[in-house]
Amino acid sequence: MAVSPEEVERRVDSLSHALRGSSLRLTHQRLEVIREVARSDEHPDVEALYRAVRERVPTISLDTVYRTVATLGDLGLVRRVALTPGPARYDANPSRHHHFVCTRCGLIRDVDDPELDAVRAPRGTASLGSVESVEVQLRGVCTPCHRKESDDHA
Amino acid sequence: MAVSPEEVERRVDSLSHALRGSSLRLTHQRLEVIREVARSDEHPDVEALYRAVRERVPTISLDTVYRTVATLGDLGLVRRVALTPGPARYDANPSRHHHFVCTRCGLIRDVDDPELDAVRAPRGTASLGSVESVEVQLRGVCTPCHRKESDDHA
DNA sequence: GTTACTGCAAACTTTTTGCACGACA
DNA sequence: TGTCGTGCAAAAAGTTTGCAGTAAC
Repeated sequence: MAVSPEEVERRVDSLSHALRGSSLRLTHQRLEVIREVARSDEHPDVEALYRAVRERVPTISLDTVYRTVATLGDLGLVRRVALTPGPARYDANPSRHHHFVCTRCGLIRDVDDPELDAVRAPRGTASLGSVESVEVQLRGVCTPCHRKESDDHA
Repeated sequence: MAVSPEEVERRVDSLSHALRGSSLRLTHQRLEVIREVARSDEHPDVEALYRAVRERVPTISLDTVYRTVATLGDLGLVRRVALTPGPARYDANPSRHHHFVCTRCGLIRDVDDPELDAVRAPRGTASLGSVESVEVQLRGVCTPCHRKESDDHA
């Protein structure tokens, strides 16, 4: 259940190198946040990372942890599990369906598709708990955002 | 793209009846929030619902909208699209994987499965935008929460 | 030596809560 | 009529930002 030491090392290396590659500084604080996020498979929130890192770097501040995960997220090195930042959004469509989410603007569109509906929980997940619903999330960049980006680069 | 009038009516009926069925009161405010959430397929946030409902019920308060969607959510009538309430959570697992999410306690566990990895975006989604990743989310109740609930009922 | 990063504090956004009044069943 | 729901206001929770000092390269 825990991430193996080798895998942790691999992740720390990979994250560190990616930072350097983007000519960002690998500070003491960033390194320890990276260690912590690499070591955990419990999808920690910022507060949990902060508590853990503070044992080794007692002077680190909560906002540095926020800034570090935001930086790692921008580089695509870590991922927010809950999709959209900002306010919670609601869906009253009672039929089974899936979602396309734009990672740029947060647009969410329903996706109806029989093949996606056919996806079932693997047997192995029964040990985690009882699965009550299966939803496929497609992440990408929506057409309007694409257009906007090519305009910006023009 | 808009929800058809018949479908809206069906949803409003269904939501209203479910409320009554739980011996909750169908107030003017609740009915209008229900109308609004049923009418939209844009996954509105609470603020957007508030703005829309206020055109018809100018005296409604933001917290009533919050309480109404929370009530509808508890009854399973509407769904938060972003999974977990509370703080954003991060994942440093770089390999393709999926998630099991407990709707009771918010536990998130990685799920590795080749069959889920094989799920592809349907062709039709190309019109929405470019799909960069496909993730399956399994929602349910984790084993510890199950145990806790049977204990509570004992 | 520069420039980017940090810590602090304050602000901002999103959501929740306590209380007294008003409205539904 | 009794109870549940509402509006108001304040607070809590989560996150972001400006600034001056500090540390990485």
